[in-house]
Amino acid sequence: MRDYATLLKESGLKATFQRMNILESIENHGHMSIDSIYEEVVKTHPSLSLATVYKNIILMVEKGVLVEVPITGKKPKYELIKEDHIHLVCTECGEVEDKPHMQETDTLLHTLTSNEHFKLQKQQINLYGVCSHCQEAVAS
Amino acid sequence: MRDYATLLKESGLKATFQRMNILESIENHGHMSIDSIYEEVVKTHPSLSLATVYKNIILMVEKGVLVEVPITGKKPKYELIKEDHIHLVCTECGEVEDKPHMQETDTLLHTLTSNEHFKLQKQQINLYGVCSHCQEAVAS
DNA sequence: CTGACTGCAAACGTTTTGCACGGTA
DNA sequence: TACCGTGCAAAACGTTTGCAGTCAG
Repeated sequence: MRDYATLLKESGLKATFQRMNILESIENHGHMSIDSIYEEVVKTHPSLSLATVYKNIILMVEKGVLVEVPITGKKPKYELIKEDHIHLVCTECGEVEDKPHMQETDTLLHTLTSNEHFKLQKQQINLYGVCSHCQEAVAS
Repeated sequence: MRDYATLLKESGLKATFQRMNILESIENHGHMSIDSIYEEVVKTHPSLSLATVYKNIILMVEKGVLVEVPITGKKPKYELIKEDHIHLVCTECGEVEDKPHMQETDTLLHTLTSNEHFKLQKQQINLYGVCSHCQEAVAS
């Protein structure tokens, strides 16, 4: 568990319990939708308002603390900002797993975009399929 | 322009004017949101209902005629199904450009996922940045 | 102490639904 | 002709907003 209070203050945000709980919930689960963040945090903080979750997610994305992960046909999930990586999205259970980004791919993408005179800012690679866990579940 | 009527019938859908206009509009623009499809098609087909666009987009995605392209912080766009490719998404003008998918990247992604025992079904690579057109506009 | 933040409730825009009518095959 | 598809209007849903009260710094 990281020092969320410092992280927030460095981003110009007050370290409220709501925000720290939201960050902790996201870090524990890796990737979460707004609904599931609310459901999780409200358990330990029953007065929490869904509007507060919305406001804070938007704010923390703006401040660069969180990153939105759009997912085909579903509501977006949110994760803590970290190094570039690949998302393995399971179409069965909906779980998202991170994989380290490969140097070769990174180089290729930079080459491709510079050939296009495209000023690359952010890369987003989502691979959809069935995770090993769900494959086993189907086999049984 | 392709033969949309055949495409639709092969997918088990009736070839209505609404559907063919929607497909034509998407093919002409490459990538479109539901709103812009409606705005475009309603010009030549004033009785068109927005609900019809929604119903048909959902249906055609299910049938594999269209593909949803989720975009960070925006409403999704839709494109005709085609070979795997990369999306260059301009953060200034919102335009999405297709780039052919590179063989090397493709191989790397397959290797990566098979190492994970992840059954890869669909890949989605979105690169966000500023397109050459918008860079020129800023420079002036 | 003061501005930033929260929770509530209302407002808003988008998407979905049910149904009667119309068009395709 | 039969059934699928459309258009309309209403309903449902997710998200945003304004405001009064509260809290972190």
